[in-house]
Amino acid sequence: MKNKSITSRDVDFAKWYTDVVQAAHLATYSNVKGCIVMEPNGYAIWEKMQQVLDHMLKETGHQNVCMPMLIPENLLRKEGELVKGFAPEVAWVTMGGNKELEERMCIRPTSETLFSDYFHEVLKSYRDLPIKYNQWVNVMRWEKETRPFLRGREFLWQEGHTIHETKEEAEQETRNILQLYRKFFEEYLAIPVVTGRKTEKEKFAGAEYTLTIEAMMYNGITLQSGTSHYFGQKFSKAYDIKFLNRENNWDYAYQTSWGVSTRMIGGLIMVHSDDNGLVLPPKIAPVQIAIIPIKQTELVNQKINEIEIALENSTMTYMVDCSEKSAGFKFAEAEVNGIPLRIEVGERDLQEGLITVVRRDTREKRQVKTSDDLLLILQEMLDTMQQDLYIKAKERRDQLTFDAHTFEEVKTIMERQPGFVRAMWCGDEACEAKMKEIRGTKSRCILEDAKPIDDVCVVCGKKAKHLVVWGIQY
RNA sequence: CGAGAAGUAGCUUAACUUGGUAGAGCACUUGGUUCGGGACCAAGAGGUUGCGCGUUCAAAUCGCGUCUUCUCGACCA
Repeated sequence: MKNKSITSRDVDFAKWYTDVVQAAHLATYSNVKGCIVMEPNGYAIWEKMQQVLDHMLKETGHQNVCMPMLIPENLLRKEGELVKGFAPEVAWVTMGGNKELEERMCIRPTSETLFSDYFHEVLKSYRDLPIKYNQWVNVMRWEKETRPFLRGREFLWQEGHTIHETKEEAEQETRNILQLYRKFFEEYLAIPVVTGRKTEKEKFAGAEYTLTIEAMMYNGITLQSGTSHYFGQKFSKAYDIKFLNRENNWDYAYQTSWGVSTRMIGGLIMVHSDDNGLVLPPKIAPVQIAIIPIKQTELVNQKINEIEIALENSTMTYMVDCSEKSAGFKFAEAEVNGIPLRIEVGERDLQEGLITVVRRDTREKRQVKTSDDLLLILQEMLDTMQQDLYIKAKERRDQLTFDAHTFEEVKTIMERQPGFVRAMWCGDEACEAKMKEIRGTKSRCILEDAKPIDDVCVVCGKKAKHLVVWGIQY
């Protein structure tokens, strides 16, 4: 039994994706071009992500702040590379009334400039360092092509901005955050990621280097899912962020920034979900258990009441669907919304002292004795499902990861079925550009600690410098 | 931003070729019967046909413009 309103994933992946977004009531198109309305089911996932990540960030010494949404033009223009990188996507604000009195401003596409200006104001001494701030805000980038969650003109994210006394400490922060993101993806979102360094061409405008986590979607397309940038002293020199060091000399601070966005929701969908709708890893699902009465008799209601009381004293989240819909409708509804477990409570089972628990991902039904420890069983099932989703995603990822030794090989692989292609690269931008001819293949990241698989560049045949993961991106 | 396609009730759509009262299914409301995989019967409500201009006695239908969405490119941490 397949969901009627969802195009099959194997027939048309793009259509399937938007069908799932809408059928699960995550978001709907708004009348503001390129902007979506995040509906309760979608926003709840974001809140859950925020809750977990925010905790992880605070545990590692970060504090939340909030910067203005508007950036004056002169402030934005101080760091040249950043401006060049973002110029085409920046939205400018026009003021009503007497325009001559107003300074031209843009809506933040990212907040390095604001944080830098602030750091310039407050930083005096090495004793003030490190400063590790984060903000949960919306940003605006005037994208030409948009897709719900994956690329929008306005989106929500967290952006961390830190300054440090030494190069080593700032670089350590850049790496630590990358590991924090990796942990969040693997342990909570159940999404395996490849981590590494961006090439010069693909790095953040204005960064010394960019570290990235790259996730593979079910169809083999890559989603850049989070980045952590090391700025060195580039911004601190442009914005004059300096302090008196331990030797009583002026020094420029070493800076980082990093972020993940609502794009993660898109990734979550495209890695785990299926033709019946959304599949959510239990640890990130806003509601973990749906309790469904087959028919609301006295006996059924009484049992549900008992279960509710038990669940109230656990950490599991649940909902009871006591709408007037038929049982089958409620099953389908719980599935399309991606609720990890469903408890079916009906007369027939209860007569035999049973209730039925169903897993969303496998749709496997399990009969549980009412005398058994239900909470323990539910928690076990949630844990198993969490693990299974990760294993399944990893198997899919590994299956679509290939080593290539020649340009022709890369071409054959990408034209047959996109995925991650590991291939050597000489470091020359011309070779990187040449790869784009194959269905827009781009470097995803340089694998810094990996063993080389060959001596020569897959494109030009000259001596290779790096092992690079290549892919087609969203 | 370029090429193509499409906009009719919340959704999917019919009528458009050949201009003449906009019709259905799903969803919704009410009442009743149901309930172990998207129930059934009956009644009801819901439309300035995306928007603007033009042609015409008359426009959902023809023409022009515009906006939005989708697909493919280009662009894009």
